Amino acid sequence: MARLVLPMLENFSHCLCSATKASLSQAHAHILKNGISLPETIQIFSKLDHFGHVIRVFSYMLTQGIVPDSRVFPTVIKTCAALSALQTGKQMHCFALVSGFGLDSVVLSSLLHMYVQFDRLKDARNVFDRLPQPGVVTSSALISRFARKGRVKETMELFHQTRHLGVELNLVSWNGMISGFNRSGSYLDAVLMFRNMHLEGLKPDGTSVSSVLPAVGDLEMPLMGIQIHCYVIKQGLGPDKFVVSALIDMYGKCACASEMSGVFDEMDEVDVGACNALVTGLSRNGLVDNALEVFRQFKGMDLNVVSWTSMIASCSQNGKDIEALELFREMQTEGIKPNSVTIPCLLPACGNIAALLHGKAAHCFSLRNGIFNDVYVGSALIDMYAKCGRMLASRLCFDMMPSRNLVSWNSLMAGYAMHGKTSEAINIFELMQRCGQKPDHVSFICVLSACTQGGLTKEGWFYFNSMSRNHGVEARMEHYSCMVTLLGRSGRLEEAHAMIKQMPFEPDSCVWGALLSSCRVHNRVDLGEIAAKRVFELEPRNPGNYILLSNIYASKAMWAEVDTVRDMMRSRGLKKKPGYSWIEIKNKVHMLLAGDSSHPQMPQIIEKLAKLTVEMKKSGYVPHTDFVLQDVEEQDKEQILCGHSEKLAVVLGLLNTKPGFPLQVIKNLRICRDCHAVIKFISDFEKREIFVRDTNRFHQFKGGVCSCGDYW
DNA sequence: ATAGGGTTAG
Repeated sequence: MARLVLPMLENFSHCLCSATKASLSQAHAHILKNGISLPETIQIFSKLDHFGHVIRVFSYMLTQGIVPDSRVFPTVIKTCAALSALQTGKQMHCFALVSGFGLDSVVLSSLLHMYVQFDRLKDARNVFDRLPQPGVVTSSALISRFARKGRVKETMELFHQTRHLGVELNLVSWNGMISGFNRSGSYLDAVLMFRNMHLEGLKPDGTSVSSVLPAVGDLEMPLMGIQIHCYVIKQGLGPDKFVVSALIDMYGKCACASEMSGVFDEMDEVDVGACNALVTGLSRNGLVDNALEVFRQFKGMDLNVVSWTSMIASCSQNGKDIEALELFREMQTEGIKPNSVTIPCLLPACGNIAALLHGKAAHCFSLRNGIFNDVYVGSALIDMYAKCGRMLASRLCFDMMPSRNLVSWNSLMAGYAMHGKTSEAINIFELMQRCGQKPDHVSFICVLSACTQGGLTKEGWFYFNSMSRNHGVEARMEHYSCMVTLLGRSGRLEEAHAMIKQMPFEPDSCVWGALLSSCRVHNRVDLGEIAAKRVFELEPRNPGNYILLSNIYASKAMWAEVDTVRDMMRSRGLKKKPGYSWIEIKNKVHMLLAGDSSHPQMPQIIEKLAKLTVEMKKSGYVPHTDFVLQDVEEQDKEQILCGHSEKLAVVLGLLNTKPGFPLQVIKNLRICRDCHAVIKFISDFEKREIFVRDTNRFHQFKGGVCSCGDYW
C-alpha cells in the first residue's frame, strides 16, 4: 500500500515546502480522499526513512489543528534523533508533556533513546526515573551507554536500581555492559562483570567471551585467559570465529606466542579475522618476520583492509619502514582501498626515514578520499611533516584540523622541539592550556626537550617544578632524563649529577646515559667514569655507552683507557652499532652504511668527496679527528671520517639532484662534529640547503651555518 | 509506536 500511495505522498510533501496555499490544500484533499490521514502519512515516511518529510507533515498537522496522539510522538521523537535535531527533540519532549503523555511508556522510551543518542546521559537518566515499568531493552541501552562512557559508579547504580525494579536483565544486557566497559578502557570492570554473570548462574555465550577477552589481554591476565579458553572448549564455542580471533589476540597480548599459534593451527577453516589477529600478535611479540611470512602465506585468501593495515602497522613499528611503504603500494595494486586507519599506520614509516614524497603521496590520498578531517590522520601528518623537516607544512596541518586532541598538540610541540624552535614549542605549550587542553606527561617531555635545544635551564626548572604542583602530573623517569640532559648539555654537570642523586626513585640506564653523553659533550673524564660505571651495570649490552666513554678517553688521548673499554666490549661480544643514513632521491629511498662500498655510485661519491676536501682545506678546514675511536695515524683517521654515512648520503644527493635542490638526510645515530663542519662547508660551497635529522634533532644547514648554532 | 550485545588495524 505504501508503495502505491508514495508518489502522491511525495507530491503532498513537496507542496508543503514551496507551493501556494491553494495547491497545498488541493494536495491535502487528494490524500484525504484516498483515505490517508496525516498521522498515517507520518508513519509511512518514518518507515521509509524520509525524516525531513516526517517533520514537515508533523508541522503541517499542527497548523491543521490535529492533536498528536500517543503513536505520533514516538515516531517524531525518533526522527529528531535520526536528524540530530536536539532543539526540536527538546521541544517535542515539552510538547509531549503538556499534551498529557508524561507517563506514556512508549513516548518516554523513545525520549530516552533520543537522549542516549545525543549523549545527554543526564537527561536520559531523568526520563528513565519517570518510567513506571522500564523494559529490558530500554534499561540495558542506558546502562551500557553509561558503561561506554567509563562512568562505572553510575553504571553499577543504575544496574542495581533496574534489578530492584524487577527488570530481569538478560545475556544481551550483560554483554552490553562488558563491551561498554571495554570501550571506555575500564578493563577490570569488564572482567568483573563477566565473572559476576558467571557467578549468578548465567551462561556466557560467544558474544560474552569475545567481549571480555580483549580486556583480559590488556590486563595481561594469562591465567584468566586460559580459564576462559577452557570454558570455550567445554561449552563448544570453538567454531565461533569471533571467539577464535579474540583468543588469538588475548594470547598475543599476554606474550603467549605458542598458545596463540596453537589456537590458530587448531582452526578448521582459516578465517581472515584470525589471520589478522595472528599477524598483530606475532609482531607484538617481536616476530615481525614471522608475521610477514604468515601474511604472504595467506595473501591468496581474501585479505581485507584490516589485514593490510595491520601488516603495515607492524612494519612501521618494527623498523621495517621501506617494507611498509612497499606494502602500501602493493595493497592498492591488489585492489584494496586504504582507509582512515591505514594512513596513520603508514605515515610514521614515512617520518622515520624522512620519505617526504611518500608522505606527501599519502597526504594526497587522504585528501582525494575525504579522510582529512580525522584526528588520527591529522596528528600523524603533523608528525610526518615535522620529521621530514617541513615545519611549516606540519603547522599548516595542525591549523587546518577541525578538532584536535592531546596527540595533535604534543606532536606539534615535539616537532618544534626537534627543530630547535624552543620559543615556538613553549608558545604551543601555553596555547594548548588556554585552549582548554590539559598537558599530560608527554607534553612535559616535549617542553623540557625544547628547553634542552635552546639551553634554557631556567625555564626547564620552572616547567619541571610546575608539573606536579600546578598540573597534577608526577615526574617520571623520562622527565628526569630530560632535566639531566638539559643541565648536562649546558655544562651544569654537577647540578645534573646532584639531581640524579636526589631522585625519589632509582634512576635507570637512560638517566645515567644522559649524564654520560653530556660528559662526552664536555669531555669530562671524572664524572663520565661515574656515570659509565652505573650505565654498564644497568645496561651492559648497549654498545653505544661504551663508545661514549671510549670517545671521552680518546679526546684526552688516554689510549690505554680506550683500549680497556674496547676490550670490555670485545669480551662481552658487543660491536659498535653501524651508522646508517637515508636519503630520498626521486621517490626512491637510498640507505648508506658507513664504510660500505656496495652502493653502485660509490666511486663517484669518493671522487666528489675528495674534490670537496681539497676545497675545504684551502679554506682552512682541519678535520675533527678526535671523534675517531681508533688509535691510528692521523692520515688514516681522515680516511675513516671520509666514510661516515651522513657525508656519503649528502654527496650522493649532490650527484643526483639539480644544483640548488635542497637535500635531506636521516641518520640513525647522532651527527658527529666533523660531519657537522663538513656539511656546513658544503651548504655554502655548493649553495644548497641541507637538512640532517639525527637521533636527537634537526640540523638545517644553509650558507655555511647550521640552525642548531653549533649547540646540540 | 519506542528498543540493547562480539574479534582483528591507529
